Amino acid sequence: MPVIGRPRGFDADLALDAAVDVFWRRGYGGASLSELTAAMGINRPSIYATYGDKAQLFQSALRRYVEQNMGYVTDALHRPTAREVAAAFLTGNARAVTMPGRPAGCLSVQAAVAPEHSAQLESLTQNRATIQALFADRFRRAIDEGDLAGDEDPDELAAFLITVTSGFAVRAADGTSHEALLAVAQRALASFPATLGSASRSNSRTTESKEHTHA
Amino acid sequence: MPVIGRPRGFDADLALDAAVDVFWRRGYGGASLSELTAAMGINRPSIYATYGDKAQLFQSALRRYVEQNMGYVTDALHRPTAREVAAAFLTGNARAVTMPGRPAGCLSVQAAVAPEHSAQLESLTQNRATIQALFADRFRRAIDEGDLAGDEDPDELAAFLITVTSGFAVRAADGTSHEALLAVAQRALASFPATLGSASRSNSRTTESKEHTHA
DNA sequence: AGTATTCTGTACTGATCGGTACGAAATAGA
DNA sequence: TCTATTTCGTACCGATCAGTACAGAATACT
Repeated sequence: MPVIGRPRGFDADLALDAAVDVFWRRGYGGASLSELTAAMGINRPSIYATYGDKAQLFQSALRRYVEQNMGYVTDALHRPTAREVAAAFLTGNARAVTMPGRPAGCLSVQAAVAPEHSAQLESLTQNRATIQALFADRFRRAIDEGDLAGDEDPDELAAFLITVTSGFAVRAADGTSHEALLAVAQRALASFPATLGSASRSNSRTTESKEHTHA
Repeated sequence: MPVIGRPRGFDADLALDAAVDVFWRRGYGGASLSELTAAMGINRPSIYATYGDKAQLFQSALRRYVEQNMGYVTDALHRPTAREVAAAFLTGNARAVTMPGRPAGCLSVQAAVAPEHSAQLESLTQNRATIQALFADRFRRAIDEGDLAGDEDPDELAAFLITVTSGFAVRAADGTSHEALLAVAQRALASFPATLGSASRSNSRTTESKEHTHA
């Protein structure tokens, strides 16, 4: 790496975090270079030298956002049963989109609205499609492992979860509280297939009333 | 009305429809005056003389959008039971956000992303809050009328539906098909309380398998 | 010290943004 | 035909946009 020449006067990852925050709040088109430079604490040519143009900066910011703020996805995927995967994903997302001290909502959803540059929309859509595929694969494995009924459609279950969490992002940006989203998560979970095989229901269920009987 | 002076050379409602289309696809910030004038077939001063500035034009477009493209909301509210209200709302929204020949998604969601002007975000949020309140009131009536269990929370049920349809808007903008959204709608409906009182289940249910037993 | 190399800060570029001034065009009433 | 009134079209306004040229500053190597 470059050891000769004037050393960089800022932390590239820290500045990228600031850019994440701006894109998160404003979206891609709504984030101006002036606002980005102000938030990142560096001036314009430093951005272009370090990250490339605005589109490349956004891609880097999106990657970092996923790393830093979507850990709940892989956490959820590692739960032992399909139902616990779904529960962890829904509650984890509800928490992530209403984190105090961070912008409400989800960068991936906020930025996907004004698709002036189709390249950005493309990567965002693909990002969500990838996550959906991860859950679909996880549910296929659950069927193999026997904790999910074989007549369930893994793709449809994954689509259901992604749709609900996409809704969470919109609602959170609207100002909906964490508690309200959790209540919705519990109701959504009520329509998720029950866990098979374990006589003792090992799910970490927090609601009391409604039970779903699966044929 | 003004009968004297040069007559207007365009249909104000037709031009507004074109503006709706642009805002629908691009959002508020993403819709430039140049694109609006091109789509509406009129030039800039005519817009300002007829509708006011960009913010006022957007408000008019939003109002017309609700009138022209959200009829399924009032349709749903008039269904006889809470469950049919929910079913009609979900399927009606799934249809509306994937209408062929129209932009995918929902103007109200598309435009809510880059809140550079908080006034626009305000009206959009309030728009959705109003709809949510309408459904909550409808569910309160359903409890009074006896087709919805008294221990259900009308506000929470309304929040659930709004969250799912918000998700529909995002997913449709992502390119998700009408059929995929309908499948999600059916699953969401599975977590909706069953209709009370009517021995013969009068719901227009199209799925076959899952049934929800309410305590 | 001198040079090569890299980064920083200012100041700029052309393009586009929302919004408007102003004169020509088109109507109604006189 | 003349005047009052309204709309239309062009051509512009200052502000902001993303992106960059260029000179000075800071380091390493010789």
